[in-house]
Amino acid sequence: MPKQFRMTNQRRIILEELCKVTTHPTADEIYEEVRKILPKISLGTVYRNLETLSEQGLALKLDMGGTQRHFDGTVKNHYHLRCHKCGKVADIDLSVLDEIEEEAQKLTNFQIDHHNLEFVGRCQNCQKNQ
Amino acid sequence: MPKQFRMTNQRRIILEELCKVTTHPTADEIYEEVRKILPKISLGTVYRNLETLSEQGLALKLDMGGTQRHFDGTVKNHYHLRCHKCGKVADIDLSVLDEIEEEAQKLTNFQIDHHNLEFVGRCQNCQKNQ
DNA sequence: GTGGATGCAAAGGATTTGCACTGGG
DNA sequence: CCCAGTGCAAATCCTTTGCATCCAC
Repeated sequence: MPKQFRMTNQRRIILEELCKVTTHPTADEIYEEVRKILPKISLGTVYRNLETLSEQGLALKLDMGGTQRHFDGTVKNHYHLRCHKCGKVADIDLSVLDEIEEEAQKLTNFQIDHHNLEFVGRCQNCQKNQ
Repeated sequence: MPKQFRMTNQRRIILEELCKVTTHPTADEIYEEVRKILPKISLGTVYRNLETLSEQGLALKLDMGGTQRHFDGTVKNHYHLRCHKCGKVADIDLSVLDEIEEEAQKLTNFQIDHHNLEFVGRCQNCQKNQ
């Protein structure tokens, strides 16, 4: 049988925090936020829940530049901007290229599930500071 | 003055290995390869050189899914396929979308430098094995 | 009640760094 | 010569895991 899924207090609050923001936080940033509500929560629990939530399709794990992984409460495919300097990740409202996935599928024997597109550059703040 | 760049034996061989393959190796894989030629090289040196080479524009640091970073000796922009199951990364010969970068630039105050597009799915081998 | 979830702490894996020594320019 | 680069090992950072306890169902 498939493992049963329980909506615990911790899990619910993590998901709420993730959906509330548009900043694609890291596990650590989520931990800091959730800690304001549940001061005794552990970082391990945050990691475990982010893992579970993304398995359930309730969140997205983003593997982008930099050393830390980011998470996203918006599940529909969309593209990202990343600042090369400070690591900040933002959404960009560009229409999703469904055609390109079909085009790519013709060129490969991989079974393509989805695609990721990110633009890398400098955010406004990092442009100012040199 | 900008820091001076020296082409040491270690650095040259790392770059040669990187350009020789099309497999987007991890630092550790490069280390294993280079060790056949320079048995005394250290993993730290490999990391430092990959960093330096990508700063110099002689290699690309790829931040993709999975825990390990991949490196690429092909500097010209191109797109990647990644197997969600085994982590293997391959090139895909799809023409580069220069237009989309301009389009994205209109929508943001980021200063866009470049973009990355990857297709995620299953490689032929992982399709077979379940 | 029972098995999934938690908190804590320790382990793990990838990458970075400090330091004395080496060697490229 | 001199300072960037090296080898080595220790440190650091992020993430995962083992285990006793807890609590959602």
